[in-house]
Amino acid sequence: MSQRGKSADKRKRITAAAVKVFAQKGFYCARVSDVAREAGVADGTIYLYFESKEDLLKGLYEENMGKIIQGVQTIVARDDKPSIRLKRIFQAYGAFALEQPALAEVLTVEIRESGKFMNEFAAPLFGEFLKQIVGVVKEGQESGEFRSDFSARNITRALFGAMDEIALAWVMGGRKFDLIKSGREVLEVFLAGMRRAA
Amino acid sequence: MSQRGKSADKRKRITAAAVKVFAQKGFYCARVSDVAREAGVADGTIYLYFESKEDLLKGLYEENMGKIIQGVQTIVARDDKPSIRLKRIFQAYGAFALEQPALAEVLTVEIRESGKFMNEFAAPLFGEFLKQIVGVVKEGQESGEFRSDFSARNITRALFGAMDEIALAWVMGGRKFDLIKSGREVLEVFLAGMRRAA
Amino acid sequence: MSQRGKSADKRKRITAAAVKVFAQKGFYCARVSDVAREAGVADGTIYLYFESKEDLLKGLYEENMGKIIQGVQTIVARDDKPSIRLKRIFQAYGAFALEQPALAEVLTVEIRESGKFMNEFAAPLFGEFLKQIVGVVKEGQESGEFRSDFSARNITRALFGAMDEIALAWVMGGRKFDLIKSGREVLEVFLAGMRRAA
Amino acid sequence: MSQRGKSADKRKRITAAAVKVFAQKGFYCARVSDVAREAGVADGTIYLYFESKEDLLKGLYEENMGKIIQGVQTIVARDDKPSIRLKRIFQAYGAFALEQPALAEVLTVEIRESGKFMNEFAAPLFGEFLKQIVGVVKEGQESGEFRSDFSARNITRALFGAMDEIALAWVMGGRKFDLIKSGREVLEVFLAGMRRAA
DNA sequence: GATGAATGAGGGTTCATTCAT
DNA sequence: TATGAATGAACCCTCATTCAT
Repeated sequence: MSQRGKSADKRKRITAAAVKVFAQKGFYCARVSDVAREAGVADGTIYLYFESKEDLLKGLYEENMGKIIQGVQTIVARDDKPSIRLKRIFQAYGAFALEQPALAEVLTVEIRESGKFMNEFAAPLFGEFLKQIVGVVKEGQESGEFRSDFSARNITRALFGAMDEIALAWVMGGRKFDLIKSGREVLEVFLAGMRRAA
Repeated sequence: MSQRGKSADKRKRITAAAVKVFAQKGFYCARVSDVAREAGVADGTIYLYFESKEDLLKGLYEENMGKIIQGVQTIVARDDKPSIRLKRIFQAYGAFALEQPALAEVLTVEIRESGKFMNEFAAPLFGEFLKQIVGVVKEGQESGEFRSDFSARNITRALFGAMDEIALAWVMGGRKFDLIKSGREVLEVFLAGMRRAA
Repeated sequence: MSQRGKSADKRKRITAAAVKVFAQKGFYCARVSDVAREAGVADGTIYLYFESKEDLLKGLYEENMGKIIQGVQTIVARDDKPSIRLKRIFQAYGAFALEQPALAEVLTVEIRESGKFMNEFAAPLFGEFLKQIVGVVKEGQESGEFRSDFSARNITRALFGAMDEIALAWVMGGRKFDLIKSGREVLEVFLAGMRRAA
Repeated sequence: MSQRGKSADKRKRITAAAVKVFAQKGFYCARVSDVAREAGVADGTIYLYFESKEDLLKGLYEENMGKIIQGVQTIVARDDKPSIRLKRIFQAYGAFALEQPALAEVLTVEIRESGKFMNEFAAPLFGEFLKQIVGVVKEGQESGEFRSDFSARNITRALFGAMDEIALAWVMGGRKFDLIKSGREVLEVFLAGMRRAA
């Protein structure tokens, strides 16, 4: 969108390379020169677009979480039933993990990894992401689709944790099972548990 | 008494210190000398008990996961209803996180963090841990307490992810909410979702 | 008018900027891009006028020392008494430091600073500068105004060092005292010491 | 005296090496690894004794200026005539430059060189050094040995500048003339100029 | 000529690991 | 066993210089 750097294309190439390398080696084991080589630029070029290695991680997090949150917002804004909207949200999440597993990994594992110096930074965006989903759950409680005797925030966080764990297992385990199907199954259990007893 | 020389004590002190320091700064940002200072030993002493910094993490993981798995096994071996046993397992997990948050953090976050070189090592133990729980879920499916139309392994992993996320939120967020209560709530939703429709 | 293209102007702007920046940050801490920004040109432009950062320092040294030497020559060529000519020379030196303290600083401190690779270059010009003054002192010895029992070169160098130190103290100390007056005082002591006993 | 480091000997070896290397190449052109090689230690060892390259320069400055100031104080405290004490002070200064030209060079040129970030540090010690000498000159004015119509501080600074320039010329010019004799000559001119007219 | 994005060699610094005591 | 001073490979980052536009 708004380019502070020099070439929009090059910035993209660098973040893409960083995603790949960070996913492969982990943030701390990845060398800046690895990212540079992967991006096909000189080491120094990275510093024309990012202030530091850390800033590179921040940058790619912001960039991508921003998009994800936008996607969620679009789904949230529909007037489907809450349960349908939750399905769509996590379907989209699954599709995203399926298409860009490296990015998904960096966004979940690597961000946590560097948690000690990154959390205060990542937290707000993640909070925003969660807030969107919490809203849907609350609507479900208000409309009577879901039980009202649980904390929407607590259960939403648990739901996210459950889905994230599945995605992680899929990535780490060599992508051997059907991620979409597994995700759907988990969500169904959740929804069944959340539904108001008849 | 059951001490084979003072070495055993020192090894314990080192792993305890490592837990504290790794939880505080993260594995990569923690320096071996930090651990040494915290343990009250010289840097070099650590290398009398562990081969490397990585080995130190492995050691503390093994040591503690071993205990946790034993605890789980004890619960699993009872002849309570599967749902009761799941409750007990995660109650124990919550109590553990409550008592030793630093250790809980290292065991979940930091292990993942160093995933790139650690996973092939941590996976077996974690697999064993999960397997125990999966067994209980399967028993529940066989006994008819739980529905049979989901993958026990998949749902168990999701359940673990959900509980872990709650614990993480609790640790990272400054331990501001009632972890036990939140955990119970999550488990209830899960169990409700897993139960065979009447 | 006397401009051979706009290049001459740009070269001046660059050396002027370099003087300012080098005086502020020192030659080694100053970045070429600092000079470029100060001059209002692109980094690369500097390399159209100078071969290297070092060459930039040489250029500004030559340019300015040339002028200074010319000024000294004019004074030296008069037929005032040697002591009067010395007064005029150092008066001019003081006036110069007063008007262009940054330049004065660069010409004395920064040149020395980069001494290791610059001295063999700066030495000839400085030698020429000194030679002019030594000539005046020698005339004074020959004419009987000054004692003959000291090395003109040695004392001249000392005189220069004394004046330079005063100028340096003035620049570094925040220009808090009357440079002209202090310089005059120092020269008077020198002249008194150099004069033939009655 | 008070060793914060590990081995007093090694610290000395490092500062001695730094003096040699800084004098040879200049502070900015000298690499830390040059100093390490010269000292016969590993690069990292230097950082056991000094916080940074800059701190190394500060350390050697402090260490040596401290000694010099002590030497001056000893001379100042005698009850010789002020002119005699000045002679002794600068004789000692000359002897010092003669014996340790590299150190003398670093203490004068290199400190100035790195002026931009070092001056506020070096100034106090240099000020103390100067203050001692100014005291002697003032005594001379009070006792009537010197004229009272000049600023003691101004003239002292000039005297120092004169002597320093001579020492510098000697070092930079390849130590070709008799430094002691030249210094004595300069001081004589100064003293003659400072003396009360009969 | 002028630009400024790109380059990449170079260097200060860190820190896991070793080993003489 | 325990120590902690010493090591030196590794890495992030800077910045003088280049060159395609």
